[in-house]
Parts: sequence; C-alpha cells; structure tokens
Amino acid sequence: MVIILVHISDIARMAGVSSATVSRVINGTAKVSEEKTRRVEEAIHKTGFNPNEIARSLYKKSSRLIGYIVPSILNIFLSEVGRAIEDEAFRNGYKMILCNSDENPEKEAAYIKMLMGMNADGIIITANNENLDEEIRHCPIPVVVMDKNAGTHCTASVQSDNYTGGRIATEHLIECGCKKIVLMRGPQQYCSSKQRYLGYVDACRRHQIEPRFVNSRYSYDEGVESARELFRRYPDADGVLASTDLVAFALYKVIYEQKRRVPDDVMIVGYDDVGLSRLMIPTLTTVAQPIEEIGRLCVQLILEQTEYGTIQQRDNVLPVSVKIRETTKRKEGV
Amino acid sequence: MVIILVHISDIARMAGVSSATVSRVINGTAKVSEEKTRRVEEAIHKTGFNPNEIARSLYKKSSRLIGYIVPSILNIFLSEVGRAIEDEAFRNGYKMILCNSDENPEKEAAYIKMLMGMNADGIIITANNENLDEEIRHCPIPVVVMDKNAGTHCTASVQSDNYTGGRIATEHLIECGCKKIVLMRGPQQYCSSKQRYLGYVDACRRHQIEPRFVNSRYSYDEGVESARELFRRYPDADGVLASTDLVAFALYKVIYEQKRRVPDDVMIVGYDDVGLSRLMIPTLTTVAQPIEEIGRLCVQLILEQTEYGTIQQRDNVLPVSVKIRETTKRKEGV
DNA sequence: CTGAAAGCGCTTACAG
DNA sequence: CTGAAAGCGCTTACAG
Repeated sequence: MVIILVHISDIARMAGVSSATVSRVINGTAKVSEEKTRRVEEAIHKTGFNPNEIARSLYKKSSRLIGYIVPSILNIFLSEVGRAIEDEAFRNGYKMILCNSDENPEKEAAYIKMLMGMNADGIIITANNENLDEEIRHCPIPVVVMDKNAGTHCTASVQSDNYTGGRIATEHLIECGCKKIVLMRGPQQYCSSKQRYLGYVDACRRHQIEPRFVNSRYSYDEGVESARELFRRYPDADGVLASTDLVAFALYKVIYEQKRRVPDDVMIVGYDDVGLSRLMIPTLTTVAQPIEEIGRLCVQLILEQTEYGTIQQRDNVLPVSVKIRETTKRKEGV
Repeated sequence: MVIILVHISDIARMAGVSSATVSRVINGTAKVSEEKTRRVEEAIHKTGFNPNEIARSLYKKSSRLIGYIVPSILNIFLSEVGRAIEDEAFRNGYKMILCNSDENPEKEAAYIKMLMGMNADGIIITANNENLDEEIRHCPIPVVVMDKNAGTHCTASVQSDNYTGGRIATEHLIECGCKKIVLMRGPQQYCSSKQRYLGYVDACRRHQIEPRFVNSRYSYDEGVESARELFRRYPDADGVLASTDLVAFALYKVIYEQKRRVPDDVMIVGYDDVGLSRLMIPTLTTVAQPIEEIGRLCVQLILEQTEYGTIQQRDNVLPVSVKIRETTKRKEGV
C-alpha cells in the first residue's frame, strides 16, 4: 500500500492560495479572509493533512520535546513522577523523551547531547553526577534538576521538603510511643538523604531520644542487607524509618523472617508514598511526596523559561506529609 | 550567559572547506582527503559542534524517534517493557517517546498523529482499541503491536505464548497436587487473556479437572474484588492462577484476611514475572514473559522495516516459562 | 576528492 | 489581507 504524504503546498494548490496563507490559517498567526480560510480548512479536512513538525521545529528552534533523564524508570518513584511529567507535557502539546541513565555519566552526557541536537525545549534530570553542573554549563536549553539543589548552571530545581519529611516521620513514631527509633539512612551524597537525616536527628534531639541509624542504599536487595544489619545492631528497635517505600518492603521481609510483629513489636514509616505502599500487607505508613505536583512543576518551569526567558522561583521546595496506615499505631497508654 | 550555537557552516569556515565536506566527514558518507578531515575534526573538537538533528531529520525524513504508546507506565509490566525498549533504542541511536494513553482512543489518535508529524521511525503500541487498525491504516510509519495479534494494517506483532503460559501454569499446579484450581480470568476481549484461558481449560480437560474461573481485570483493586468473589464461590480452592502478578498481590491481601496459608492451603501462580514478584512475601511463582526480549524485538522489527522496507517475520510469539518460587510446592505424597 | 546548488517542509519578515 | 522570497541547518545528487 502506498501512502501519499500531503504537504502544505498541496493544500495551497487545492485551496488556490499560497503556502503562507495556509500556514496562517493553521497557526492563526494572521488574519485571513473568510472565504480563503474556508477553502483551506476544507482542503485540510479532505486530505487529512498533518503538518510536518520537524520542518516547523527547524524554523522555530523548538521541537516541543522534553527530556526526562533518570537513573532508571524501574524505580517506582521516578516512574510515577515520569507519568506526571508526561501528563503535564501532553496537556501543553509537548512530548516526553524517556532517558534511563543508569547513573552512568557517559549515558547522561550522551542523552544531553542528543536532546540538544534535537532542539528539545527542556530537560528534567535527576542525577548524582558530580560533573553534572559542568555538563549542562554549555547547554542552551533549560535544565530543571529534580530532587536536589540547583547547581549554578541549571535553570531551576524542584524537590520536596526532605528535612521536614525526616522530622515529621520521626515525630510520628515518637507520638506513637516508640523509644528506640532507627533510621535507614540513604546515601549521604544525595542531598535529599542528608536532609532527611538532619530532620531525623533534630527530632530525636528535641525529644531526648538517641539517634541511631544504619546506612542503606535505595534498592530492594541492599535494603534487605541493611535491615538485617539494623536488627543485629539494634535488636530492640521499636520504630524504623525506611529510606524509601521499596526499602520498607525489604524491611518487611526481614521482619517476617525474624517473626517480629508490625506494628506491635516494630512500627515502620516509609518514604515516597508510591502506589505500592498502599498495597503492602500491612499497608505502609509513609511520608508522601507530592508526586503529581513535582512532575507538573518541573514541566511548568520549563514552559515558563521557554515562554518568558526567565523563571519566577528558581529553587522550589514542595511540602510533604505523613500518610498514616497500618504500620504505625499509637501504643496503649501513650 | 550567552551560548553561541555553532553550525556546520562555522566549522566549514574554520576548516577552510565547504559544508558538504564537513557533512561528509561527520557522516563518513564519502572519501575526504586526510588533511581536510583533520582540519574539520579539529574544528569540531575545538567548538564542541553538535549537529542539529532536526535539520538532518527534515532531509532524511527520519528523526530516530520511536513512540511507545501504552495505557499507562504505572503498569509495572509495561514499564519494564518500556525500559527494555529504551535500552535497545539507545543502543541503536534512537530515542523513545513515552505516551500514556489511558486506553483513551482520542489520546491514542492524538499521539499517533503527533508521532507522524515528527517523522518518528516507528510506533510500538499496546491498546485495546477496536478501531486501532483503522487508525493506523493511513500511518506511513511502521507500527508494531505488542501483546496482541497483528491487525491488517500494522507492520508486525510481538507477544508471548499466552496459550502455553496458561497451560503450563495449570500443569504446574496439578503437578503440585492441586485439585480445585481456579483461574482469575482476565478480560476476554484481550486476546492474551483469551489464550491463557484456553490454555487453562485444555490443561484441565487433559487431567480430568473441572475448569473454574472468576473474571478479573488487571488492577489491584479489582483484583481484590475478584479474589473475594473467588473464595465466596470456591471456598475449597487449593490453587489459584492470577491474571497478573499485581492481581496475585491483591490475592495475597484477601488470603491474608481470610487467614488461609500459602502454599499449604492455597498455591498461587502469577503472570508476567515483573520484578515485584520476586520481592513478595512469600515470593511468587509466576509465568515469566521474556520482557527484555519483547522490548528488544519490538525495536528490532522497526529497524528492520526501516532499513529493508520489509520484515522477516510478521507475527512473533515468544516463549514463556514457569518461575517456581515459594507460593507453590509439591504436596506430600504427590 | 570537492564545492555550488538544490532541496527537505515549514514560517515569517517584507512589500504591496 | 496576501504572496514571493528568504531562511531554519543540514544532506546529497551533480558536475568537475
């Protein structure tokens, strides 16, 4: 089957006008007489003409494409943010290119270069690359950094209030009556983890509780290791703050192995509030990041920069809250 | 900060050659003298020149972009396939545009139109849209349909062997000694679900077991409903085939509520083998779809069609296998 | 081996 | 209001 592509010149010929006029009708960029408008619209309708975006992009220097660069979409939190970004992009006529970097700086650089070459309108990136700021120094398109502070060369940053997250999670456990609270502390080179740690420590201090922690990365398997270490070092722990919901899930496994009861022996608070946390058994109390809003704001910032050439607020910190579910419960007599 | 974009003409001037020669050096499309090649490469290196892909696309009518249209990336299986697609695309210098359709035909159509307008090189779609085939009839770019049979107008299809999946899952439960096996049957308008059902029924017949089923959609919440109905209708069920791993997870919840023991009272087999199935407690026996391979093949088919204008095998059915974990166990004396 | 020229399919000053 | 022309930044016949 041969499919004949129709171009703007075909429409022009059919409607007896110039290509310029057709373009004006399509984009509404200038007044066109009613009669010609009608003829153009008819021709477009009849042929199913779909303007070539690439040609338009070349002239406009904008492809209405946004790159989302993350370690991996297999990380549920990043996947949920990606969904939110894609939604907001779609609403505004943009498309999202998904880029999994595996935290590999070369892959990140390759993607940034690709996106630049494509006249992407913006990049949303979450990376732990030391050189990222240098990397995007010569990037002519807006770069929004997610989940960390804005470097010198990026356009803006969006993150949630990790300090408060760490603090209120701890306070919640304290209110529930926990005395031996242990933090599964995420990698301290991530400023999100560092902030949560600080929030945790401050809450402990304020309530005269001794801070304890084990280091924990964000993957499930490493979560299992950390959880084992946790109960080795703190066998009497009665409250645990997991670094993510997935790590909390890993913690469940160890708790199950050790036949500890939740929440009676140990209470648990996760972090992120991904969809999964509501499904776990027992359902997981967790610190909810405003995932929808994070995604929406990242896109909005890019549109703002593209449209006005500047941005109202460069560093954006979104509020978090504790979603109380079955893994925490106020103890009798507290 | 002003970023000066360098163009091919700048390189040409710096190297004292024509743009054509620069292009030839970059693309290796023709012999260029050593001396000029050196000068061009030097200029490119010095300026960090990054060719404008949009301009190239316009001429080449290929943007090296592949669209992945799915109901939602929040579906873990689709997210994992997406990761595999993106990997394979990256390896070949392609980028993936992620499109969540929410099973909304209008969104699907909008995305297909967008992708056509962008000279995308291919579309990978999984949809249950009756009119999809008509939709892509006038689509000049290759369309690979995932998880269902190829319609008349699509380029190719990729799916795993759902009939066998249903059959071997059932046989596994039978071998484990289950007598009252219930299928949580996915929507029968999906041919994948239908095939699994047929495989289940055939396995039952062959072993003189009566087929039983409850209808179940693919979401967690609907899974919970179906699981409740299941034990209402078949309180003595000793083996359950869940329609997906996520539905199996929903089943866990109901089983937990009803204090049934797994695998002693009920054995469970999931479907898909998403990462989550290995993390569940107990770990889930499931029918593994070759996720990596599905993604890779979808991309390969598009490249094949793009490169050769034809495809070796239009309908592709990939093998499945049972991954045995803790939810099934051979009963004593079987 | 190499350059001038045409062309990819649009959009927008410019002139009327 | 409208069209002819130039231009977006590349690539590739074409001619030498």
